[in-house]
Amino acid sequence: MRPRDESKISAINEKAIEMIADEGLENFGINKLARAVGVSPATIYIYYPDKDELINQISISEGLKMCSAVLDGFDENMNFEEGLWIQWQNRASYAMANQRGTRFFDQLRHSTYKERMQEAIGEEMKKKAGGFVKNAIKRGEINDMPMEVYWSVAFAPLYSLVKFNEDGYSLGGRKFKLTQKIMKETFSYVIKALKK
Amino acid sequence: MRPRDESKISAINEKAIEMIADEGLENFGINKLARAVGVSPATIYIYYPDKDELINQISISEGLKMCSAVLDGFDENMNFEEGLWIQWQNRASYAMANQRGTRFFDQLRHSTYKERMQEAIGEEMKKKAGGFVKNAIKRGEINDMPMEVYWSVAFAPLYSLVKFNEDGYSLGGRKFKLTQKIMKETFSYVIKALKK
DNA sequence: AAGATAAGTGAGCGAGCGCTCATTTAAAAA
DNA sequence: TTTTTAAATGAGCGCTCGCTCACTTATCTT
Repeated sequence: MRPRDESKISAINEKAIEMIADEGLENFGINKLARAVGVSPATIYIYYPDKDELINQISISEGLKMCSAVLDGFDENMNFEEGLWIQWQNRASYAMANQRGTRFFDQLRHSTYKERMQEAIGEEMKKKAGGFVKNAIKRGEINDMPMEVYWSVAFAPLYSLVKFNEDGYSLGGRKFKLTQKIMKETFSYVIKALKK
Repeated sequence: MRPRDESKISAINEKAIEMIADEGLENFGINKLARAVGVSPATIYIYYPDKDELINQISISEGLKMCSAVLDGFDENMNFEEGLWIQWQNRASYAMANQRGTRFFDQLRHSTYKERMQEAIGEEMKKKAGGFVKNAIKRGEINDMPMEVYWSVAFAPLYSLVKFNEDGYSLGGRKFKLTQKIMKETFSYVIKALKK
């Protein structure tokens, strides 16, 4: 029998990410995607049962990719400040090196497709980063607090900076650029907030 | 001449917000909207030149509504902790009282429609809340820092909590509910981060 | 009451949507 | 080499999309 053309599959996946990141979820379509990749619409349906599942599956795999990038070189037994800083650096590096993936991810995080992706990522993150926080609490480095409070204080500022950087949005006059210096500055505030 | 039926206009606007909030931007359409409101598609085009402008205008007005709600009872000469806390409370109250508006807002913040809305809101916020931060810096209550860093530390955690609350998402086992107690707890971390 | 004007309509245009099917193509198994 | 199998195709289905237009309706001015 004829084997799957794996390069075709990844071409479909990558083009889908590109189109959603660049033109928005609301302008994404299967026929358009097929034309852009250079395959028949029917070919896409060999690999995905329908449009929703295509988006779900791609979002999950892209989410897990980002997840593992964020946790690279990270160990849940690290001391708090060091471990959190590694996650910050990883997240920022990923955002810089993979702007398209970040924009894609951001489109889905607030769409009707978020549930499946959050499930997959949440599970992964809970396993690997959850223990880290519990260790820090046990060691008395930070207060005991709900996970949602922890996440909101420890990571929401970073994600906000990354988004400012993506958008090139300016609250001040000039265009914002997320430098290492600014990241360290913001990180120091977050550490001040969390450390006892 | 026949006058505009203002109740019809607001019915269109409210239904559009409802549909986008509930079904997502990618499932929103003019024919669908017209059917749901009980008017002709053509009627909608009396008030809006096209679909994009409808979304833009509604998003701007909804954004400004939220803006003024957040700044209610707020004065830029307040001391830092008090002024920030009022904005936090206002934002949370708005989110609780107007969940649909918040979900609508969240759909657009990361879509291709974000620019126009951010322009309008950014302008409004810069005027009224920008002076507040500069005062706090001048008084020596907080460090001088880029506006993006300030926003990311001062507000991103709150918006993150609001989103956890909206989604009913659970990082811990049970469903998350944004209580006054949790908000105060998180606020105390943010204040600890920012105050000298 | 008549005329003027803009609000409001319903049918439907062309285009593009998600998706399917009869068919062809390519590579593994025989 | 022939057979078998699934990958891959392209035309096109039924439908909905954003949007328009010839027309009717309601309310104002005269």
